[in-house]
Amino acid sequence: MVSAQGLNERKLTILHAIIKTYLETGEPVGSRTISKYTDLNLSSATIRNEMSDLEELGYIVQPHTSAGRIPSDKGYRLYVDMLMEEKEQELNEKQEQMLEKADKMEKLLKQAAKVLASNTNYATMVSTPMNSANKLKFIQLSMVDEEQIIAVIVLGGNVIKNRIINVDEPLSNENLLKLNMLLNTTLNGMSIEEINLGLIARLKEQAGIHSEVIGNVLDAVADVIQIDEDMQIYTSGTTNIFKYPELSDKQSAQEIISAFEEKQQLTELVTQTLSKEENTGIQVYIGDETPVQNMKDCSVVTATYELGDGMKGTIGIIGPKRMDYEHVLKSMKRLQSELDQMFHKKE
Amino acid sequence: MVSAQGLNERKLTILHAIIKTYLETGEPVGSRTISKYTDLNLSSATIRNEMSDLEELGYIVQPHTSAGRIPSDKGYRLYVDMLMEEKEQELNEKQEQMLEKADKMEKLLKQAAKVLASNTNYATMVSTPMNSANKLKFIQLSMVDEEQIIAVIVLGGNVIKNRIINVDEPLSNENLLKLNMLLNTTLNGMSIEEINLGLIARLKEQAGIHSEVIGNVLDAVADVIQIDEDMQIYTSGTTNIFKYPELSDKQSAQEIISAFEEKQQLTELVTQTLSKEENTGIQVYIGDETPVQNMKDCSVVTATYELGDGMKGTIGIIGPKRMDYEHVLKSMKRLQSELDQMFHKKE
DNA sequence: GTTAGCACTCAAAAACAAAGAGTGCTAACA
DNA sequence: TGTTAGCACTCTTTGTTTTTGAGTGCTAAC
Repeated sequence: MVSAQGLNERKLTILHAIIKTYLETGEPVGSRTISKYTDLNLSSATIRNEMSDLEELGYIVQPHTSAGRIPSDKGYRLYVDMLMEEKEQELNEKQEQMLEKADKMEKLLKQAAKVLASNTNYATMVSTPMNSANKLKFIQLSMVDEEQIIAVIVLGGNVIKNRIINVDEPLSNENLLKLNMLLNTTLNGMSIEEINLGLIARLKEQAGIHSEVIGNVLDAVADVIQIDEDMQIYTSGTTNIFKYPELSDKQSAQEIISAFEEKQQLTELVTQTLSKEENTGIQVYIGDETPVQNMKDCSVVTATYELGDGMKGTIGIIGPKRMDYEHVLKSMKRLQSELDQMFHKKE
Repeated sequence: MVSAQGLNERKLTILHAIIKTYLETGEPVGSRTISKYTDLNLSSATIRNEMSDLEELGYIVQPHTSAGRIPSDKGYRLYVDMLMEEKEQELNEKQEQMLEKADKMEKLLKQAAKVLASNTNYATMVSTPMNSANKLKFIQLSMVDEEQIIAVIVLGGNVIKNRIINVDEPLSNENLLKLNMLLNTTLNGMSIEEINLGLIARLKEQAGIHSEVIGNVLDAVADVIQIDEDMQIYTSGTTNIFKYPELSDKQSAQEIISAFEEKQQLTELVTQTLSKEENTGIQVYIGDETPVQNMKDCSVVTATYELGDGMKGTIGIIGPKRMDYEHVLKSMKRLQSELDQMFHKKE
């Protein structure tokens, strides 16, 4: 958590006012605006001095001399962590859309993405639930014929997966045995997300001389285990990003949209989210903090929902850094609980 | 097929030259360019006269006075139908990507979309194969309780689908019987694509007084029958449209991209394509001809591939009207045959 | 029927001129 | 010492005018 070093009460108030104004208007905000907006009763000149300090401390930046200030990533971070007061759920629900029952989970999740997008005006994604806490129980490789190996993989809930692997030259029984040993001793009991590229590289190394053949085998195994094997990701409101000028120049739009199309990048986001479990299950990535490089000019808010049995899925909202965090977090929480209710009512 | 009314040899040559040049450059083409480009040995003044005629005939248009001419939709149509000579498959394959084998059809199709997009630089889509020739065999509605009807629908290959339908007031047995009769006599033996909105409207009308309740039932039935029930559509290269200035203004880009995200619109494209079977199975929609309203500024090229058993899928390319039709058709045909090979080798 | 020539049109680019928002700094003030 | 009024300065934004150049349509001559 970021501490507010060098920031006294007044500076905090001013920073807060700057960010809040900027979130609303999207325009750089100047000293005079703040002077009027806050009840500090300070002249614009004084505000200017404070702003100068805030800039030096890195919380705000100036697009160019003679423009107002806008929050930096650091500023946003402080805002999200400390300044923002989450709106008390307003009672007049301003008729936001709610989830409707659906017969199939697939439909429900698609709808969830849609509803969230239309309520927030940002781009959204929802992943199907995966058993991410699942442990690997057992791996067995066997030669089918001269050129094919079959890998049988058993996961925690006795979910069985298998996969044919082509090899150039047959493995000797001995090597196969060794390999089975190695895989089982190293990987057994590990959860899926613990098996990452680093570990795989190490395994390959240990596999020694046959690492070339063995490399293929491991790749295939890793591929099968990969969380994205069965996971679907539904997106909605991608084109909402065109509503925000800072994201809708060709370059950015292209990057963001292709991230949405190539689901692989979103998969990365999902795995990250699932692995870093926080108390509330909601995470905010601002700018460069994001796991998805293509979204480095955005803010990304993710949350997990649960199905019981350790089955977990991810919801995500992607928008400009100046997104309405309060509203987004509220919507997120509501969807989370709606989904919860749906799934638990069902059973 | 459009006939070339009022077009003599020379006009055709000039029109051909204009279109070809425009496809390459994307800029309005002027008389002087044509005068030099063709071997007609005519002065620009003469060309100007001919162009004036061509404009009057509707084959080309002027963005504004004192600009060159660009092809109209009618012009493109003529070009695609008559003028274009399909490049003989060049032997030096200019190393375009090929399909690789894949274990699952899903992967193969995703890859197909990707390869096509990267070979053509347009946006692409591939649908999973559907048994579109399938006939409806039987429909049975029964009351489950006061508020719910279950609809059991049997398709050709004895594929059974069912669906719960909520109604406000219970239907009498008599009405239910009538309705069952009506549905079966009208719909039986029809292929899925024959059941369109028009037919459904007519059915509702025939259902008479109860058409309100009955409307719901029919909607639900139609929904179940809808081809898109199980169909998946994979897209790729959506962001390629940013490469073409005429499509990459916010407005157009947004429309096109949301059509790609809301798969429903693409589904419409697929059903259209499957229903209008041409000899080669390749269709070109130019501008307003497209079944998808959002793509009215694009050209859309679709093709079908077969799996045997009447299972058919659709491939589509979406790009600017000035797309390289020759290349696109070539790529399309190649992919078609590659897919054919894949699927038939497999079995 | 073809073409040279020329006046005319219009979009796009370039150049220029305010206008306005906002800053930093200085000097005065409480 | 902190606050503020005042002012010169900086840059973007916006609008205006000018210039340029591609391309046309028309006329008159070949």
